[in-house]
Amino acid sequence: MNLENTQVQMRKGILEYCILHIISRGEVYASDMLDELTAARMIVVEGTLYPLLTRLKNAGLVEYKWVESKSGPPRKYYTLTETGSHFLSGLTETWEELVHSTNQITQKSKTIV
Amino acid sequence: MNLENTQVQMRKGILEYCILHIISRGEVYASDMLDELTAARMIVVEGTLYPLLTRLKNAGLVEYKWVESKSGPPRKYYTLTETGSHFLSGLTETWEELVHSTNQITQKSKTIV
DNA sequence: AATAGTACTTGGCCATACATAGTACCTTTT
DNA sequence: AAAAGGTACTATGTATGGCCAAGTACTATT
Repeated sequence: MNLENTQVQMRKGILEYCILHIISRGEVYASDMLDELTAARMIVVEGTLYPLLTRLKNAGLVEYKWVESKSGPPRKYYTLTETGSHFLSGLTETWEELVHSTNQITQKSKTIV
Repeated sequence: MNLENTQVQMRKGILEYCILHIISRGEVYASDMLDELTAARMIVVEGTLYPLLTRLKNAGLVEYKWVESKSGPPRKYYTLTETGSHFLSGLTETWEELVHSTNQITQKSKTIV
């Protein structure tokens, strides 16, 4: 039980939320997402992102279309489906409640200290 | 891939953070923690909490002493160790960074909408 | 002695994040 | 045209944590 491992655990589920958000803003492909996540200091690697996108696709939350590229192989450009949009709403609520609950617990500590 | 499952995933790691916080405020036993988590609307069941406490104990982050009870079997009252205190500091930083990163991504969405 | 309630334990299941290696396609270089 | 390098995506196996469900043990009540 080390810190690094717990950081990984904390990211679980939240990544899915962030990815859906990014896709909700318009067509993007994997590298775009990685850039944006990195810019927000949320570290993700390919081996995490691609399987996640596949899961989202299989669950019908996102869909993609192939777009040819001038500088390499074709890319999958993702967009949110209607189902994905609803799912994202649910996740937003979940996330906000989670943050609220956590703050309630941790800020209680601070007032005592 | 349903919402309930993702909610479970989101809780991962965060629970550990909350528990350590609660213990950091003074001696408590499992039922106290459950009460407090429930009050903050963070749903946890015994089967999650007890194994977590065992992990924390084995990792040397917490320790406990048995205290007899008038209304049932003896209880394990937990306290934070020095190691646990440092670990909690690290977790706090991790959590705050994670919230910050997530906000950065999700609020970007809102400004566009 | 039997029952009910409290506190803690254990074993098995599932989903996600990650490391790592591999495939496929395109452009550039020679 | 063949080789080299980069980009995009795929596949496999591992570890971990949360949860369910059943179970153990102790105490007080009836």
